[in-house]
Amino acid sequence: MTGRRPQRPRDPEARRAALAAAVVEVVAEVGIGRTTHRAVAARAGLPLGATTYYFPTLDDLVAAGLTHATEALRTELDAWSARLRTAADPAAALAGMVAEYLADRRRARVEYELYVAAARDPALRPLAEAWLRGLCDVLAPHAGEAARDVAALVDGAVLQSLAMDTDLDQAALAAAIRRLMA
Amino acid sequence: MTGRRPQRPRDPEARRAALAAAVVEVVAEVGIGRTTHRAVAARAGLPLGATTYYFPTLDDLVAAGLTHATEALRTELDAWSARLRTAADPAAALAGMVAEYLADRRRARVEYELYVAAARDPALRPLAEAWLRGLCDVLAPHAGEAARDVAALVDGAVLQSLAMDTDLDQAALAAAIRRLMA
DNA sequence: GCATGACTTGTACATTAGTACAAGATCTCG
DNA sequence: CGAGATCTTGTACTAATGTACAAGTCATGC
Repeated sequence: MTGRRPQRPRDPEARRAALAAAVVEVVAEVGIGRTTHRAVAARAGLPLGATTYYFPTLDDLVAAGLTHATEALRTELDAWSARLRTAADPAAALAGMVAEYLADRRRARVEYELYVAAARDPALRPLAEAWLRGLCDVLAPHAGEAARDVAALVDGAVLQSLAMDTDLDQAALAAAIRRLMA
Repeated sequence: MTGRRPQRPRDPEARRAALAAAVVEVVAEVGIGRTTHRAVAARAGLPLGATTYYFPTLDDLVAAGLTHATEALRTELDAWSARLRTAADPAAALAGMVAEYLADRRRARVEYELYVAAARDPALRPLAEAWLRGLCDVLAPHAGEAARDVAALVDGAVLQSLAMDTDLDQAALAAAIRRLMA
């Protein structure tokens, strides 16, 4: 019947990217620990062999996905930085952006998967550090010494909101940020 | 050769507890997603069949372990509560206890595994809520309205410390807590 | 004593997993 | 054009996994 699928045009970079993006989706759905070659391949619409061709091992594949997610966040952080520069009320602006970030819960979960995985696997630590350092850098101009505290507060608030599946209390978060920055 | 292992004395409750405790160990090591019947059984020093005899499915087994961990934390929270009542400087006392809690990183990881898993699986949400509510209840007498903010700060600080594998900056945390409680 | 049920232990089985690889197809470059 | 590298696709193989279950052992109530 339907024989072998005709070959698609070659595009190695696109495949790498598609696989990395698929990893993010799968991780958001089932977590890092249950992410498999096959689930990623299916999500990317690619044959199983593509995963191992581009990434020698499953850990490499997952790491590529997490790197992809962290890079996306990096550009989002730049946007935060720009918006904070012109904000009349930085605390409120930050709380608002956190709420926006949290609106896509699937995506947000991935970053916390990464945090927890980094606690166990040193290889993932640089990725987690990149995100945290990026956040602190964004906060530093407005929070000064308190940047790390604000970062912890934000991470904790997001994590709790994700875990309980409750909406973020934006006003309360803004107020708390303000107190830390004072 | 060595035939069948002689039967050990019966003690269903002890087995349930041993399995739950073993789950906590395994989760701390490999994460919830990579926790298996066999790893738990090996850790508990029990045959594979014991896991499915006492817990119909793997999810039940893992849930029992997480419940076990959460209950242990519950009693630790009571101790926190008592110590806070007589503390001259509640913020410093709290930061100290958080640092102590974080000293056993293996154990601490499990709670954050739970958080992240609860974000995906509603069945685990009550467990995560129990921990968060317990923490807030402990904080409420000293932090009042700010209890939730302090809880978020603490959770964020612990998570970041776990992820980066860095020591908790106890003094900075105490100062931040103080600012939130003011 | 002995039958019934609860518990223990080992093993079996189907499924899914990671990874390797063969066979084409397409590209590059002389 | 043609050889060799690169890429695509499907399949194969072994190990590990969740779960079921048979067989044996112990307790408990008649």
